[in-house]
Parts: sequence; structure tokens; C-alpha cells
Amino acid sequence: MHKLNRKFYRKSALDLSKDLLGKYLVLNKNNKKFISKIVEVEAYMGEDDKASHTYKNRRTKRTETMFKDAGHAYVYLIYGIYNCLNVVSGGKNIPQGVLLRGVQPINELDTISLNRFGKMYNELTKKQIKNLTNGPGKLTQALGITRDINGYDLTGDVIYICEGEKEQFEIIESKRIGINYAEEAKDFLWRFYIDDSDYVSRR
DNA sequence: CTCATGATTCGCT
DNA sequence: GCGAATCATGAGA
Repeated sequence: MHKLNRKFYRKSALDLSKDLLGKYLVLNKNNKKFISKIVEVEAYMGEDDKASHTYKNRRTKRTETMFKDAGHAYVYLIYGIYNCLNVVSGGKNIPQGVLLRGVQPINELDTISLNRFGKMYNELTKKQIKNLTNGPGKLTQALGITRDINGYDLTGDVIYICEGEKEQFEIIESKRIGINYAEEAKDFLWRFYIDDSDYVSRR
């Protein structure tokens, strides 16, 4: 597994989002190594994107992470309940990011199942299996990702992303979800997912 | 300090 | 399809 370097992340969120599909997210936590494949993402383009936390370069305590160099983890709390994980892109003081919306879990399936439903993987219903990690709040709950890793460097050893297998897949472009407040930006086709994946949040 | 709200999910209809 | 859960955040007084 080859860890992606800083240069990989230093591009626009639109470019990075598509490049992240099929890559492997790795999280080291509680002496476990969680590996999952990224299958659904959304691009948030910062300064000019009305849906972005950093629209007009809005710089606050929360969004400070987005202004770091590309290749950091931006984790924030949404609706008072769920954590969302983003990959900071662009570059230093270019606050763009990619929201991870869906991953396919590869290992530690029992731990993930316990985190989501309080029981082992082989006890899950088909519906529960499908709902393990097919959403931004679901995947963070499954992997145990919270704001305590906000700002972590993705070129470090706690959380990082690796090159995927050489495989062919079709990328679907669609409207981003949950941003109806964003006026014309709500219709931009800035959500991308792997067509045949079982872990896409919505079709 | 107050207050409105959200890059969601879940359960119910 | 709809509404509730639940609280940090950001804006404004």
C-alpha cells in the first residue's frame, strides 16, 4: 500500500475528488488499522462556492483547518450529532475540500458493525450491511472518526490515503446533497461516485 | 449574550 | 415524503 504524498492533494477540489475515488482510506485507531475504499465524494470549492464553509474565504475557528496546506483532515460536527470527514485540497490558504460521503469497508468488519449497530457483522441484516458506511455521518461513526483528529496531516501515520488497485470503474457526476441553501451552486454536478458500488449514499 | 440553523440520519407514514 | 434529534457554530446585538 503506497501512501499518497502532499503533491497528490495540491489540486482543485474538483480534480482531487475524482482522483480520490477508488483510493484506500487508512485509519490507525485503538491499535487497529481500518482500511476502506472511497466510493463517493463531493467537491467544495471554497471562496466562490456558496455551499462551502469557506465561501468568500470565511475564516473562523472551525474553518481554520481548511486554510492549511492540502492533505489535512477537516472534521466537523453537523446537526449536533454527526461528524463529517473532508480532505483539504487546494493549497495553503486556498480553502477547498473534498467531503467523503461513502466508503466500502475492507477489514475490521466486526468493529465497524459494533460501532454502527452494536452487534457483530455476521448478525447484521442485509439492510444494515448496506447501511454500514454509505453516508458521510455513517462512515465516520463506523470508523470512529471524531473531531479529535481535525487538522491531522494525511501524510502522517494516524490517518492517510493509499493508492488503489488498478481497476476500471465508471464515475457518475450528480448534484451535491443537502445544500439547498446554496442558490445556483446547489445544481452544480460536484458529487462523484463509482457507478457499481454498493456503498453509495443515494442514486 | 441570544438565536437560527446545518456538507445528516433514522423511523414512521 | 416528512419530521425529530441535538448542539457547535456563526452572526448579530
